[in-house]
Amino acid sequence: MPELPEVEVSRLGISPHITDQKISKVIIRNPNLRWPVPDDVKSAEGQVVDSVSRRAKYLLLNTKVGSIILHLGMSGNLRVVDKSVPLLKHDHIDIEFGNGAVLRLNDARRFGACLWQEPDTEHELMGKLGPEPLTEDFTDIHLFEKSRNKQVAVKNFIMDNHVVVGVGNIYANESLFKAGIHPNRAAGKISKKRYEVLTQHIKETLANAIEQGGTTLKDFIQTDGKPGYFAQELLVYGRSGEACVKCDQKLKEIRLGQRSTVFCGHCQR
DNA sequence: CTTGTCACCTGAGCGC
DNA sequence: TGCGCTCAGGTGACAA
Repeated sequence: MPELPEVEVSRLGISPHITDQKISKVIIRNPNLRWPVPDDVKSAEGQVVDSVSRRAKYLLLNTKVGSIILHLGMSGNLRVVDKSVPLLKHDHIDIEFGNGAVLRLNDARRFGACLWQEPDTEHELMGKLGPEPLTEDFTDIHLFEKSRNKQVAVKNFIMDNHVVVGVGNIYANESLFKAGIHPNRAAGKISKKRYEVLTQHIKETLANAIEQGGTTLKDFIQTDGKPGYFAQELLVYGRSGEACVKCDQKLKEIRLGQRSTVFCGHCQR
């Protein structure tokens, strides 16, 4: 799945196929996603998709009467296919369009979501989210001020959606390595100068991954079926025990917040 | 309030 | 081949 770059790449992938298209039918084959898929989603039938937007890792298909919210969880992916294309295992939701195209949500683990949002409102899930990392709202000052007096490990801090959205496990590992910051360092004890470097690396790492078309991992498939090519550029994630690209020492692995954390004990302090 | 842990669910990979 | 175990990109809901 999807960290923010994969979600954004999915948005870019599906948007040209479904923008300005009329939704003819919403088929919910399995409503048992993270939350039960509400029947309200069918309100979108007969409506035109005006735009496809993204907030954090949520995708929104916006229509005049409301928005379909999609989240890919850990294992979700979206494909745009002709409705005649045979279903695969775990194809839970189809959003059919007048031109015969279907936006098909597949999600083996069902940690994803499909919800409905009334127009001119904000879904409660999105009410308390931090800034988007790729906008000017996300700054070193924000990280610095928000982290004061926090004992939490900096890696968990930057993965907290209330602090900044869209920094998942892979890119948290990568950004901290590039910034030379030890992932277990207390967030409140990091200087403004170091947050400046970290902020820049988070932005660059995410932006670069989007450019590369998203990381290729197990079940992420771009909407055109081609995998992304960013995985080969990962410097620490998935490289535990291998040599650090900077100093050649063995990369270490620990667990923080139950997530695998890979870092260089020499380069990251 | 903060911080840490659990839960949700399927599938892949590994050791035996 | 099969079984049991661990791990996997997220994140809301708790408990302490």
